[in-house]
Amino acid sequence: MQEKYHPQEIEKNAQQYWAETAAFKAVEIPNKKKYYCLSMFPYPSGKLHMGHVRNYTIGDVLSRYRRMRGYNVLQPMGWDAFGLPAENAAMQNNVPPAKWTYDNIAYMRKQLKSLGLSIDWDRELATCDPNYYHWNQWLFLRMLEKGLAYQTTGNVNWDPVDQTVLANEQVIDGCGWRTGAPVEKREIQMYYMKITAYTDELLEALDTLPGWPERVKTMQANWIGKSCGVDITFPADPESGTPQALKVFTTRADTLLGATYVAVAAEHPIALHAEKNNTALTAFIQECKLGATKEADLATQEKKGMDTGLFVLHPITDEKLPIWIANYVLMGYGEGAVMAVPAHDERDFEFATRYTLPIKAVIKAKDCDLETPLKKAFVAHGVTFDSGEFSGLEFQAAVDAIAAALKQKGLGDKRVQYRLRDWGISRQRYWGCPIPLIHCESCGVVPVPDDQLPVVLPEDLVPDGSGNPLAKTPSFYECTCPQCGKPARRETDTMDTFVDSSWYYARYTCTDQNKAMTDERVNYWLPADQYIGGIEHAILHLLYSRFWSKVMRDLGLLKLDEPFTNLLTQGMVLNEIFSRKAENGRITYFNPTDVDIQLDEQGKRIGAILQADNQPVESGGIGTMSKSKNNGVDPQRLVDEYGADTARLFMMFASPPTQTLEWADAGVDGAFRFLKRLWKQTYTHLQQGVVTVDPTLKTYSPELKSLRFQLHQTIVKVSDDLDRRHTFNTAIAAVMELMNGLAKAQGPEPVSRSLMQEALEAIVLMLSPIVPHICHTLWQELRPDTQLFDQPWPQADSSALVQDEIKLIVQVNGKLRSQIQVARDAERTIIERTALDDNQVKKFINGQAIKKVIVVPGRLVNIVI
RNA sequence: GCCGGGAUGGCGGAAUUGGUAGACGCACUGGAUUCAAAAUCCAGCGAUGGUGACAUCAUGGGGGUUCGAUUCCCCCUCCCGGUACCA
Repeated sequence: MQEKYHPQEIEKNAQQYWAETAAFKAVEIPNKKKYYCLSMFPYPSGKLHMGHVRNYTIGDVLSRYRRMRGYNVLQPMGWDAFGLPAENAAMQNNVPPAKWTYDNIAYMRKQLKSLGLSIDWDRELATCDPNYYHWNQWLFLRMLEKGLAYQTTGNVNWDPVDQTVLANEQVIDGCGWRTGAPVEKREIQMYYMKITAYTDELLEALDTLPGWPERVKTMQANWIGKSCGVDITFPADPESGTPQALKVFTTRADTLLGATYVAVAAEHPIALHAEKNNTALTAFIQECKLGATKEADLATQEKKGMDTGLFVLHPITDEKLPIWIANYVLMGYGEGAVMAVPAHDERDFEFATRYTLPIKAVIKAKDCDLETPLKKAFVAHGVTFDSGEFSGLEFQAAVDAIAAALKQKGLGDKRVQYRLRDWGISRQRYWGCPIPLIHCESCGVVPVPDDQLPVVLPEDLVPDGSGNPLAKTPSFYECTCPQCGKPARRETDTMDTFVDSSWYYARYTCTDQNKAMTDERVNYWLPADQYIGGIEHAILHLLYSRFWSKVMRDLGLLKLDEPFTNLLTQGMVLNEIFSRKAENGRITYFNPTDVDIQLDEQGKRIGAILQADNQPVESGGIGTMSKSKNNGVDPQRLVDEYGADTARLFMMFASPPTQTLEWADAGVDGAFRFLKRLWKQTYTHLQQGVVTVDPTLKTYSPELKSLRFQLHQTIVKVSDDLDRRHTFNTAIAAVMELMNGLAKAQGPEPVSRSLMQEALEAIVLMLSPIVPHICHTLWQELRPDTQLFDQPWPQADSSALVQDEIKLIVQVNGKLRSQIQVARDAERTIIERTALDDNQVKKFINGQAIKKVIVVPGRLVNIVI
């Protein structure tokens, strides 16, 4: 054995051993308990970043741990290879997205391999491979047949200068990111997937997922947004020329008698009617159509409105209520119209105050009156008043009574409303999966026949920022109609990349299957036992995946209800963001490693400058490591300098996996130092020869006995941390503590040598999921002619965990004052007497009367005086 | 705006079911070793007061429940993620 730890050499050898023995090849073995450990596949952005290292190390720790526990483990890897960044890079470098993507995949694959992950690389897939997206297209056509996919219009961001559709990310402060031109909303034809057909199941099945974090389930439930309320029809006021009755949905029917106006979206039919002969309204509606489509922008924009001059009648009182157009009412949610109750809704209150509309209070707290005039909306549930026959009712009673009255008049009924909308999948972009449809002048929209799938995306185009290059490439779009044979035009929109990532976990089970989307192997491996990925995917990706797996189930492709049994959402790895804004509004981001921070005399930050030109850059706060913000940290330097084991250990030790982590590499030295100490401890021990652990030895000194107690306690703790808690940082800390205690077992006598061997073997086994290379190598030295790969997880010896005496802490009035030593099974009275006899305790009691003595078994005594 | 999460020494974090606040590590300081440095080893290391034993304060801020609160409840501040075309 070498005296020094040389990570590069041992990591190369260990990886070579795993490759030669095909150690991680996953094979379906019926009747063996399986463990499918799935990590969210990366977007091939160029280089790995620290978030990837975190994600894939977590997956690898769990995979290796389960393997030692006797499971048949599958850990696959692939590439989420379609997407916008490839087109941006293509424009910047004049390289086709395909080449950029495949080059990135090659580089990142090499990086991943250098981390020593226990991946079955034979199952690698990339979503830009026609063999993969073939089945996107195939399933889309099945969904079209079943009515689960359909066409309708939708809003997109339109850049009027580049004449192109922009992604939300490409809209900055309402302007196009390349042109700086104010973005317009534009309505276009799009394809949708009917996720709302599964609303109830998607919501209710959350309760069948105990292995998912509560926060993710809460977010999904809120996103689906089930609300019980009442549809209310406000009849048209014929005198004012209102063309039709107005339907609204509200969850606060109890406030109906407080409604003082109604508001409609700019796109609402009544708005379009009112706009005729009213140029001011037309201008306002036009203004509402500007701006981005992002919900955050819409919700924070200044609330503006305009009176239409039209009226509806209040369904209970017949009072005339004015109809306003308001920019905060969304056509896409509910009916595109709301009833406004300024007294009991914050948004309505703000709007009514601004436009001096009446505010009528009808709800008050049960036991006290409202202070009027209201300074702000009273939004809590309460009791109705000033509501005629509906006065004096609590929330539910009021809703029920008003709904019943409306129903009798034919002006309303109870209804359940969801926030969830259908999933628009059309993208006017090149680098994505082509939507397999053909537009024929005679036959209309015609699906591409199955035997002509896949519709292959040409890989040699370079986008130029204006429109979709596919639409300018006749060799792609020119085709013949499969029905009538006449010349036709191929659909040039591609699919949302979330489609690609909605089923890749199923394809891993059968990547070599070219005749079908999946085969019987999918039901051996799925559902994935553990899914690991960033919290940023808590809603969209995970909801779309759940939806797709249910569609696949209903088509007979899968036998499962939910695709991911357990979910671990890792916290994001954040880093600083530095940027400069050019005059045309375009923002350039600079990597933090290229930026120097300027400090004042007190060490406070005063600015940041770019090393390249010594000019200042703006600090954009901290945020997730991403290609678009150029704030990723390449882990390669770490791996090259210290080795993969140090990088893995450091990442796992830095914080618990679910926690957000601000990047800082302080501490890497500590991780490296620990591995060096582990190596040296083993080396020193083995200098006196290999020992076999002798379980019959019972002659442990008190010191060795306590060390052996610590050893087996550590096995219990580390097992629990890896298995149940997934807190790898505390597992590592416990092993470090054990290592620190190991000095006690230093000695030449057989009992010390045996205990040292026992401890080192256990330590190497316990650390092997986290730092597999060094453990692989140390094991060969500790147990020549055996392989760590074949070893089971260490078992704690229960006899070592028995203690005769235990330590209790003693508090006086809740403050720690002393400690006592008592027998393990001491009775309460004895514990109390021992505590009260303690000199330190006596000093604090100081003759005062004892009110109460609290004894928490195994923990503490609290004396209240 | 809305939904979800977070805030503990100089730093990353620990305290698992309401029971010793600061485990483990980094940084720093002192010492040993060295011609010297690196590496390594030993010791110290929340704040304030005290020679010291020790005492008091302290888990983003304010209030509450409890014998006891980092942990539970209410209010507030700031930060992060998502917000349907970034992935």
